[in-house]
Amino acid sequence: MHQPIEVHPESMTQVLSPKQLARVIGASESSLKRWIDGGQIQAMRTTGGHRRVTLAEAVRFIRERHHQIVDSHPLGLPAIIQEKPESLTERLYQTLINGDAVGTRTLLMTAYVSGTPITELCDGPLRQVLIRIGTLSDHGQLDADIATEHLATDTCLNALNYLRSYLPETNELSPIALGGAPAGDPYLIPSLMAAMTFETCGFRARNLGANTPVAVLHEAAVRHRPRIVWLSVCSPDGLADLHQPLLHLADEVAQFGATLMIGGRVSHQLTLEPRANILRSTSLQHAASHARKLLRA
Amino acid sequence: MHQPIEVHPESMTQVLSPKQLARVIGASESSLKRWIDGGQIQAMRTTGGHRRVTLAEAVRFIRERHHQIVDSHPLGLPAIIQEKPESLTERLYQTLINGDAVGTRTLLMTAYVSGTPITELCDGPLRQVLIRIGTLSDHGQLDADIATEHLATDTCLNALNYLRSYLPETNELSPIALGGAPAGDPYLIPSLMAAMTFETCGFRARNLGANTPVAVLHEAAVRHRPRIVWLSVCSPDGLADLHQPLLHLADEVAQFGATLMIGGRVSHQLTLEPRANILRSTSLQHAASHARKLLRA
DNA sequence: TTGAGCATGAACGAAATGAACGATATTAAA
DNA sequence: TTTAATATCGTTCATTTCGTTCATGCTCAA
Repeated sequence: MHQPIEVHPESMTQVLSPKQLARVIGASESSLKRWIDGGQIQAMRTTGGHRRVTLAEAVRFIRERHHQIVDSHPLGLPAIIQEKPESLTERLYQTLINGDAVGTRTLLMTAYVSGTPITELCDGPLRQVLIRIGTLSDHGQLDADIATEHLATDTCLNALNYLRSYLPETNELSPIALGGAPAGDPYLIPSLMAAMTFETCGFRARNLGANTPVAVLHEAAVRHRPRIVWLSVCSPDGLADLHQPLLHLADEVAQFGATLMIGGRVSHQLTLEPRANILRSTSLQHAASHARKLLRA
Repeated sequence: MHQPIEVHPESMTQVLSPKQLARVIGASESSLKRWIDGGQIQAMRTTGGHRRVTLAEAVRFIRERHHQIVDSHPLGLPAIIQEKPESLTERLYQTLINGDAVGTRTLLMTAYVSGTPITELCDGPLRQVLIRIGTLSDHGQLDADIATEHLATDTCLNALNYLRSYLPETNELSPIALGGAPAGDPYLIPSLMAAMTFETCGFRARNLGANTPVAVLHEAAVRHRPRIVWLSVCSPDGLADLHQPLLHLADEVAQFGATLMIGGRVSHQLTLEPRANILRSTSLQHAASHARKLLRA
């Protein structure tokens, strides 16, 4: 009735034994057992009493303690074969334009597990690569360039959504961040990056995605009552039309103490009367630091 | 013929084999057999002697054994699976409109690991839920409905992309399947589903995503030389404009033996001269069986 | 320098786990 | 229906992990 389950065995490793995790970070099995028993690492037990650690918990622990990765295989990350000592940016460029989903995932996950913040990945290498790929079609508008950009976008979306599942979990009490890209703006990735950024800060992100009219965002904001509303503006079309709806939105959400954060590649072209609860952000790093400030207050 | 495909929740997965349950909790088949034989897990036998564990018993066992970290278990059977006897469709609807990414991921992943094929998930529960959510805004066009649809789309994209990373890996020798949705068609999910379908059949899928002009698809096809080109048509706008470019595309890719597969919610409204290498597909299940046939040839 | 306090990692027999095997059961396709 | 492909059976056996103890190395204060 059902077709066989075909799952790549290595990528399916969802729990690690103390010895496996020890190999990943180059520690001894004894230390792992002690850390688990001491509560520094959450673990469960098999029926026979063997300790098992989930991948997500392993990633959390490695990042928190700044352990270096000695052998990433047990994490489900194939070793990055590096023929030339190229930069992360250059390698990302190659995997994205080739539609190499596994390679992209591996590069991003390796960087993340090694402690690089999501915001740094997005503001830096990913931004550069996506601008480079997107710029191709802005200049030439050749069908070939458009196809490459579409393929790279799909590949990047896949890797980012995978990474998103490893972000620290939020709970019912976490405040909400809600946002998207305005009507006519087709770019999915920047808004997804914003969502992930706020999730790492401890918010429950609700991403409405690309092509979301401000009126729709407005309605959703009133309903969800977020602490943050973000808008990712990457398409230069129809910027003038955003002026009034955005001020209206800012004033409305101010009533329940929310901040409107506006960013994106062309957001500086947007002229907007200043408001106390409007933040013009030039980078995700910047947005994240403000989000954390809001959380402390 | 275009009725929603009926999937009876009872028939989806009532019982699990030791191997399936082993996958869900990250243990080996041998251990599962031992635990069943030792009485830690209740199981019944088929007439031929194969062990079968009910879903309820699986949930009981997992909750008993993994209670400490059940919340962050990426693949763990969620508590919701049997607390309310709702269908998978209804539970998916709830998690999607609430933007519950973890819940959606868990539902899909559990169904997949338990043996439900991707095509069955997509043709059945997911299709019904997405039509239901999308239909809301077609009728009313209320901002609230649009917001819900956007949020559900992002949540679904996240879950599907996560699932996609667990599909069997392909290699350099695997044939390519390439496709997308035509210009003006903003729907991302159907094309992603098609990509995942062909990946489960052993193809390397290259998804150009939504809003891809046929000319761009054409150029990419000539460059990548796929065995399959798919087009996912879900928006009724501009269908007439597709006629000529599609015939041209079909004739071109016929030169290297490729098949053009056309599907999507409104693709039956598309009139097209028949060609030997054009396949009109009404379901992903249908497309998958043809893809497998191509692979055997 | 000495020694207490602490973290690490090696070592041990006993127990649990998981891979492998040929034979049989189940499922999907012809 | 029959046939071919796949999954599971029961079993054996190598490996891993358990809980525990102990040696080593490090820091800091007496």
